[in-house]
Amino acid sequence: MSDILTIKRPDHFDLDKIFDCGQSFRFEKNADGFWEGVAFGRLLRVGQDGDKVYIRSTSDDYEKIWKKYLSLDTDYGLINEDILKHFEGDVIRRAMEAGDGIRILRQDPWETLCSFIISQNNNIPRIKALVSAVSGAYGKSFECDGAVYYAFPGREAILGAGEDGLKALKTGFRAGYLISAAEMCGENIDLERIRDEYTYEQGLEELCKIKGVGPKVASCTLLFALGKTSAFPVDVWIKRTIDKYFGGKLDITSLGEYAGIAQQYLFYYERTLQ
DNA sequence: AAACAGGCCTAAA
DNA sequence: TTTAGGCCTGTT
Repeated sequence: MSDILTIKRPDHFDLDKIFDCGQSFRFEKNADGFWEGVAFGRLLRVGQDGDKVYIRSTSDDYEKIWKKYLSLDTDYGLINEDILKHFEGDVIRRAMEAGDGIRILRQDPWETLCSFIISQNNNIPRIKALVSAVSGAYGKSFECDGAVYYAFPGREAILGAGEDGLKALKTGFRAGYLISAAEMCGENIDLERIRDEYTYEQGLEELCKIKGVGPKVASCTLLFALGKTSAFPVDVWIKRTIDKYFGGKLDITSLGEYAGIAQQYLFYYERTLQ
């Protein structure tokens, strides 16, 4: 029912890195080399080969959703130039080389907020399993090519599940945080408004009002869903990176408009050294 | 078996 | 204002 669109692969675009850098928890690579996952209540299958990118989608959905989702409307060459202006030393250059091809997805704000709440004190396989379990239990199902898929549940569905329903899926202490997020986002926090009208700093302050959301989870939501490319999430890996290469301190306010993309390069670089 | 996993909350200095 | 424990669960 859907066509395969072929587009020219731009410079600095690598699906393996995009889906393997930890920003998204719902994509897996199929045996045919295509990455498959659910976003915005639809199935996306996307692959690349040489200078081509293949997207299994209607051209309407591509223009409306996936082009922006995959940040195919963004020039990463310019972003990289800007990042280089804001860093001392050659670490950033090496990280940029290692992480070349990473792009920040423009994900759904609510799903991203919940995913990073779930990420607390969990490793990536478990985060993926939990996000998938929550979707399977409380998300809307849809069918595509004979298989059933589940969208991530909206805030009403999370409220409907309740803390106990979420705990039954082994989300543990995060269950209460998800409920808290659902309550706040239904009342005094408007994620779309943060995206459209707030600065990064204002958005950070706002999201941290949610019980169970601190600077890390808030920054990830701001960066991966709300378009705030200056957000610089500091997790344990980035802490190590700062200790190792920047003498234990890095002034994140001095890193420019694309600090968050630099963060992704550094994060990917440090993780792939393992 | 104890520590850790892409944090955050709370209580106590 | 900063620091130490505790937290659900699972894996190593």
